Order: sequence, then structure tokens, then C-alpha cells
Amino acid sequence: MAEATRRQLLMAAQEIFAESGLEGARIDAIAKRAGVNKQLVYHYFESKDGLYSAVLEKVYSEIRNREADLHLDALPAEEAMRRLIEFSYDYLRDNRDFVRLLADENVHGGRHMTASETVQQINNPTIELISKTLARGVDEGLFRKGIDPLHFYLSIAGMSFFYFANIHTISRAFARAFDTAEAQDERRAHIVDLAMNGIRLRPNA
Amino acid sequence: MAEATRRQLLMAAQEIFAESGLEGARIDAIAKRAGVNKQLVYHYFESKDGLYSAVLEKVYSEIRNREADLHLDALPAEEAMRRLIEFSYDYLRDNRDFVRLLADENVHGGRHMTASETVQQINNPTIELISKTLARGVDEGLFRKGIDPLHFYLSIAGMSFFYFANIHTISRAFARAFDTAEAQDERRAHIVDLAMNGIRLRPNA
Amino acid sequence: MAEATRRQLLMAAQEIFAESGLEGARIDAIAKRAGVNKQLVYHYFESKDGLYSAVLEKVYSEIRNREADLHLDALPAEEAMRRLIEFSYDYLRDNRDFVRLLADENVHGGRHMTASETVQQINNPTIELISKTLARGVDEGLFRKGIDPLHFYLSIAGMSFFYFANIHTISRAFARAFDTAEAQDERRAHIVDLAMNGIRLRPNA
Amino acid sequence: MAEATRRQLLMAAQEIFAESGLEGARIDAIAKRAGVNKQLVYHYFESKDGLYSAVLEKVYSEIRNREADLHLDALPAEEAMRRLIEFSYDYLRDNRDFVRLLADENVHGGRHMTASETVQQINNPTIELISKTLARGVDEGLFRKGIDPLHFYLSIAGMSFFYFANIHTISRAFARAFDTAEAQDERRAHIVDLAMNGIRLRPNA
DNA sequence: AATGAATGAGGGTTCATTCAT
DNA sequence: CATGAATGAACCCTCATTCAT
Repeated sequence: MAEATRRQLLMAAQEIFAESGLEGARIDAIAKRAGVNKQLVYHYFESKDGLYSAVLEKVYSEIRNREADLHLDALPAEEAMRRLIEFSYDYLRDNRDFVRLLADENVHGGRHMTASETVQQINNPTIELISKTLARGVDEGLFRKGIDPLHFYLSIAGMSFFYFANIHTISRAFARAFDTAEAQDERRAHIVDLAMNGIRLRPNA
Repeated sequence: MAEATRRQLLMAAQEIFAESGLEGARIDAIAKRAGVNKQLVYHYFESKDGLYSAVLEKVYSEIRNREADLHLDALPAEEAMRRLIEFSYDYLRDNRDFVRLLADENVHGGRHMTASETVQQINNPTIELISKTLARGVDEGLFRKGIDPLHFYLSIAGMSFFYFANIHTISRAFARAFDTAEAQDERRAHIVDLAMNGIRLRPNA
Repeated sequence: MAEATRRQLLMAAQEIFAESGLEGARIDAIAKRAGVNKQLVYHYFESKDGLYSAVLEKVYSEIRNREADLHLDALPAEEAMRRLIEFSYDYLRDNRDFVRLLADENVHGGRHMTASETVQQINNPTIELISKTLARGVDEGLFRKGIDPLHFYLSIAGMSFFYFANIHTISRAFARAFDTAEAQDERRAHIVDLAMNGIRLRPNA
Repeated sequence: MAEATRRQLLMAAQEIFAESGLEGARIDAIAKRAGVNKQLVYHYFESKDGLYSAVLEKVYSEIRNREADLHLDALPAEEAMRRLIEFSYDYLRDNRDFVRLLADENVHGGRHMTASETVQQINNPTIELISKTLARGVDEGLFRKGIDPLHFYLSIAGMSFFYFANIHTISRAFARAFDTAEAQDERRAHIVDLAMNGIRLRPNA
């Protein structure tokens, strides 16, 4: 079945690109892991770069569905914001491929995203959500005024992303294991604490 | 002169590895930019990986000297911490090569740092500094208790790093130019604001 | 057709390895003479050494078929042994590639033959044949007792091999042309004479 | 001291050329083993080939002195010839470098010997010696007539040379260790026996 | 006499890609 | 839809050799 083959290739490519980066990945290895002929890569995706772009589209688009499920509107601002931060952390923790692919794409100057429209479709709703939640919090007298939603997004994303993207050098630098569940829970708690207090009008003692 | 040649190579390599990543970089291009013969790479650094490791050592060790110049001990905790955050942001802003090399090294699993001891020698003093400054702030009744210095470091580093490391995808995703001086100043102000309020006992309104 | 390509490569490689030795041979030259792309060497044989091993296997295995055709059992011992010596000389004379490859492989410490089983399968039957023929000659009262078949094989092979393998230095040393048909016939006659009389009970006057 | 340096280089070169062949040998390795600067190779020998030629000259010229010491004239023909055969075997056994260099030089078409006169000066006296000894044996009624001295030399040399030159493939082919002292003594005895009986009028039973 | 620094040519090998079926 | 065979460009690296002192 044609569609199945395409999917196999995409899955294998995601794994291998995440493991080895764009240039480190081998078309042969991808085809082999997908269990199909190498030439099909060209049949379906035109080139290695085409395949890479398709993988990026795929991992990006997978976020959307998840975010939509949050249903934060019904919650109080405090609770909503906390969930948003947690979600943003959890997503990276559970999708390490996404982290690695994003890092790698930036090493390559983001050139595979030029053509893509998916990326914009994804991030802007998130900013909208943050914006609304911040505003609600301000109305409720909980959050400080003047927090830029985009920058706030970059901050919470950054605090999580940095941890997972650079886990190798960080582990080395601090001679500590950061790959355990405990370490990751600790990190999560810190981020939530720092970000929430960073925007609160009256922080927790 | 031998030492000059070595330095030339190292500089050229830093630039090109930062531009293109480990695998994207071409030994030919590095030698050409250094204005020396290609074989000297092997004479001085043994291999491409050896050269890459040497570049990483170099960029890492350059941070140390800078940090030592901060002299934060004499300042009030609030001021000291603000300067530390600013420094950590400014350093990444002014050393984009470092950001890209760090990202790339992590894409490759951090394998070039295994042998290096330089990395540890750099980060631990920073954590010490943060630790002391946090303690002083707590004593002065300014900062909240219980902030983990290592995690706080990861947070402020992450907020800056994410911005510079992923500037390509971010610019694309939000259809905004982040490479201007204004945008960067804005980002800096946000990080300082969020981080400082994140640890303050009584945040600024 | 894949098999044809493989064969072409093997033939070209045999010639060029025999001409220039393992290290003197150029993969480019082999591919060119085979009329195929260089990369196919790696596709079919994995490496230059792999190709070299394959060539050795080939030239070794080609002896077997020939030896089997001798049918010495039906002949009197004297005649059988003479034919065996002649065959061993003629084979080297007519397969100079084999001589050169064997010499070269030994220059390289015989490392390509470690894996091969072909070699043993070839030589042992020959020793068997010599052994039986010597025994028959002893029974017939023609040959001396106590001739070691393996050493006798090494001797007749050596007398022929030395001549062909070192023909360059020999020609130079004795300022004589050894590459003519006459010189070769003379050598053949000498070897047969010396070897046969060496094992006879009553030598020819 | 200049002469000492030259000698060091020659010795190191002999070893390494014998180990690795002309093309396998590295100038760097030779200089290092000699404990001198690489450039001196060019100073003293002009090129790698020049050094190789010098090594060949050296190992060839070392035979001469030895052969002169034999003093076979005073001995009975039988004894003289036996000693000659033994010497020719022993020399190769004790100078494996010579064997390997000779084999290697022939793999390369003997091109380094073109210029040399040493080689001729060495071999011709040997043939003379054999010739005289054979003649004396015929006169004494011990040896057969009509043995060609040059071919006889090639035969005894070949029986020994083949054994030592191809010891790797031979060991492999017959799954026997040929590098032991016992095996070598056995071989020596066989060669003497076969060659002597090959030329005797009445062989030993 | 001797050295360290530097070079150019090319070697084996890899890999994305295309051809032919 | 899928495959096996084949290619060309280039990459890392090696090595004999020369330059400058």
C-alpha cells in the first residue's frame, strides 16, 4: 500500500534525523529502517532535503492537535497558565525527537522551513492563548500588567528547551545525571515556580 | 611561525563550524579561510573531530575570563543578580558562534566534550556565584527562599539561548524580525524582568 | 547485469594487482579497465582489500580444475611424477599473474588469506597425489624411500616459482634473457631432470 | 656524525622496507626509527626510491663477504657442494630481510636494480664456484655430467627462497607451523638430500 | 649537518542521486 | 508501485617532498 510506505519512511526518517542530524543521517539507513527500497525516498519526497522538510512538517503539525485539547478557557487564569507551562514542558520531554530536529534545523539556518506554512499556523494560536490568559489574570488582579505574551512564550519554551536540547553538555558540565525521572520532575517544578512568580502580582513566599 | 598558523586555523574553524555545523563544514574551506595548507589541520589537530574539539575548548575557555571580571561581590544582591542575568544574555548575544557550536555539539551527542575538563571548570564557579548572590538576597529580605541556583542558571541561560539558537525558526514562526538591535534589547529587558520578579519576594508592579 | 560487472572487475583487478602489487594498484585504474564506475568496487567487494582477497580466491581456485584433469593414476609412477613436475612448472609459466599475486600477498604477510578456506582445499589434494605417486615409485623399485611429499612439493614449486617470481633480478644479475621460450624450456628440462634424479634409486647417467 | 646518521637511516630503512614493502613503508616511520629528521632522507638518498636502492645495494653486498669465507677449494667436491647448498639455505634463513626485499623488488619489476652493478658482481662468482665444484665432482666420478651450474644455482636458491618468501601462505595452506627451528632443520635436510642426489651418479639409497 | 614548517597531488571511500526495468 | 544497478561529485585524509632557517 502506497500510503503505508510513505508513513514508514517518514517515521524512520524522523528517528534517524533526530539521532544523527540532517547531514549525519544516511538515506540508506532510513530506507533500511523503513524496510523499503531507497529509491522510494525520491519517489515520495524528491530528495533528502524534501524528506527532511516533510519530517519537520510532521513533527510540527503533531503539536497542534495536542494543544487544542487543553481547553483552558474554562479554567481560572492561574490554573490555566500553570497548565500551559506544564504542557509546554511535558511536550518537549515526551517528544525529544522534536527538540533535536528543531535544534538541528536551526543549525542549518532554518532553510527547510521557508516554504512551510505549518509553522505559523501552529505558533500563533499559542501566543493568542497566552495573551488571553495573561489578560484574564490581570483582570482578576493576579498577574502583573505589561507581560509580552510572545516573550513569555519564548521564556517558558526556552527554559524547557535548553534543558532537553543541551542535556549532553549540561550533564557533562555539572557532572550530574539529568536523564532521570526525578531530575526531570525537579526541573518542571522549578520552571513552573519561576515563571508563575515571574508574572504574579504577589508571589508565593 | 607555527603558533600563528595554529591560531589562524582555530579561528577559521570556529567561524565555519558555527556557520555550517560539524558535518557541513569543509576542511578545505577552513584551510582556505585560514590561508594555510589543508594538511596542517591534520598536523596540528589530527582530524576534523580533533579540530572541532579544539574549537569547543577555545570558545568555552573564553567565557571564564569574562565572568571573572564581573566583581559582583561588592554590589547589593539585587544589582548583582541583575548584572549576572544581563551578562549571561549579553555573552550569548555577542558570541553567536558559541551558541551555534553548543547547539551543534548537542546534536552530535556531546561526544567531543567527553575528554574535555575545561567545561566543568567553567560552569561550576557560575553556580557558586549564583548561589551566593541568591543567599545574600534572601538575607536582605529581597529574594524568595528555596530557589535552586543550578536550575535558576539553566532558566536564565535557557531564556537567552533559546532565542539566539532558534532565531531562524522563531523569526519564521512569528513573521517578525528578531535580528534587530531593538528586538534584542526588548528580549533582554523581558528576561531580566521575568527572572528578577521570579525570585523576588515582592515583585515590582 | 550484476554478475557480469563483478566478473569484469575481478578480471581487471587481477591484472592490475599483478602488475603493480596491492598498494601500487589504483582503484581508479581497475574501474577504468573494467569499464565500470569506481564505486562498484565498494558495492561488490567492500574495499580494496576485499577486492584483493577476492582476486586471490579466484586465482587459487582456478588451479584446482586443472589439476583434476591430470589423471595420473593410470600412468606408471615415473611418467606420472614427471607429468606432475611439468604441470607444476607449466602452470606457473602460463599464469604469471598467479606468481606475482602470491609473491605480493606474502610481502603483505599473507593477511588476505586468513579468512579463506579455498587455499587449503587446493594444496592438500596435491600433496596426496605426490604422496601416492612416490609410494608407487618406491613399490616399483624406482624411487628412493623416505622422500617427504610435502617437502618435495615445496622443492619443485620453489624451483619453478623462484625463476618466474624473480625473473627481473635474475635477468639483471646474470645479464641473460630469461624471458624467451628457449630459456624457459631449458629451465623446465633442468627442473625435471634434477627433481627426478633427486628421487630416483638409480639415476640416469 | 654524518656517516653514523646515514648508517642509522639505512638500517631503519632495511627493517621497515622488509616489513612493509616499498609502498607500504613510510618515510616518517623510517626517520623516526632511525632517530633522525625526515629531511635527512632526502639529504642523503635523494628520494624514497633512492633509499630503497641503497638498501638493496647494502643487503646484496653483504652476501659477498660471507661467500668469500667459504674456502671450498680445499674440500672434496661432495663436501664442498654440500656446504655450498647449506650456506645458500642458511643465508636466507638468517637474513629474512633479504628474502623479503628481493621478493618486493621483483614485485616492482626490479626497477631499482637497473643502475646497480653490485648485483652482478655478487652472483657471477657464485656460479663460477658451482661450476668448478661440479666439474671436480665429475672428475672424481661422483657427479653426473651436464648439470648447468646457473640452473643448479637457481634450483637450490629456489628451494630455499620459496620456503622463506612464502612462509605465510604455505603455513596457511598446509595448516602447519613452519616457523619453528625443527621445521627449518627438516627443510634444510630435505633440500640438501634432494639436490645432492639430483646431481650424484650413484645416489644414496 | 640538521630541523620544523609547510605543501600539492592524489588515494580510498562515501553518498545522494539517477537509470532502466 | 517498487527495485537493483550504476554513477559522479566530493570528502577526509595521507604522504612524499620542498622551503626556510
